[in-house]
Amino acid sequence: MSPELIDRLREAGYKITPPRLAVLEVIQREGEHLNPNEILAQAQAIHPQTGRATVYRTLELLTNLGIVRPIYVGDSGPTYIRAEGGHHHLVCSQCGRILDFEQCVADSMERELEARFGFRIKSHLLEFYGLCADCCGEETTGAS
Amino acid sequence: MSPELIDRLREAGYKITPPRLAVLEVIQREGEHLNPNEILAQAQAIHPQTGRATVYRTLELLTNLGIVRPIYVGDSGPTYIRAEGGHHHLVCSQCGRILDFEQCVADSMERELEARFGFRIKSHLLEFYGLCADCCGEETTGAS
DNA sequence: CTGATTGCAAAAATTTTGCAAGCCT
DNA sequence: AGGCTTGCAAAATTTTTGCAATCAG
Repeated sequence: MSPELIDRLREAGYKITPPRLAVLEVIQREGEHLNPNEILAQAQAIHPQTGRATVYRTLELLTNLGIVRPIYVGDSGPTYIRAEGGHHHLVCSQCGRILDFEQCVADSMERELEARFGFRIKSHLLEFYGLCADCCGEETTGAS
Repeated sequence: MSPELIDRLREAGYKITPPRLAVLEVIQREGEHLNPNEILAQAQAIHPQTGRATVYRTLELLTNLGIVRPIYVGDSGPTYIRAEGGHHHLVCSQCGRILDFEQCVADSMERELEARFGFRIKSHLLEFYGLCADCCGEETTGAS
């Protein structure tokens, strides 16, 4: 577990507890975007007695500290991702496929926005919606 | 009410009903981002007997048609916005202020992604997180 | 007409809260 | 020791579903 993150918690005045470490750990390895339920399950694999309420409380705490961020993509409620850095998705509205891409063309945009609005930008979420290569041929046809 | 949207509904095989028109109307004038509850309230101002379930069903339908999109910003559950075109926000993680900006530097990024992934991009959502001008001086101090 | 659509109320799912017990520091 | 944290279970919210009645086409 990244001692850096632990320090951020500690320096913000929070106690380092097993449930918090478990949630942090889960988000940290985050292969996909996890919803609170999945985070609970995985946290319990690390620290079995972790309760659901604690997961919610910890996610809120980590969100306020800017360590994680909830995002909605497609349906299915909120999922959590690391907040730091940027997140970029291509979402296919047809098949729901999600591609993550890394390249950060966003940097120049960030600088411009900072100058224009006096914001100090820390991270961003860029989502592009459309049809993926596979779905380009078969447009949505309508009524279900 | 934009006849263009009505046509999209009709052409997709859906019936044009008062509750659907009401929801469409509400989203259309959308001054802010509305959550399902607010949409229900405003839709009822137009068509009083509109039921909550219908609002949810209509929002799902409009989402599938690519007419609206749910987004999460800050906390407080999903809110709905027009899907077409792009949406750009600057979100202050300190005070929660949300600035919408129009400028679309995203176009070139879109073209590059289309070429790279074979996606046909239809819209996007760009969110930048940081501290707004007012909050820049007073960093988060920690434990609540 | 006819089947899609609706509103209602109940059911399900998701989050939040109250509180005594427990743990971090 | 002291108070932040926790887990639990109950409460509050939010969303989904079942179904008969209604409405658009």
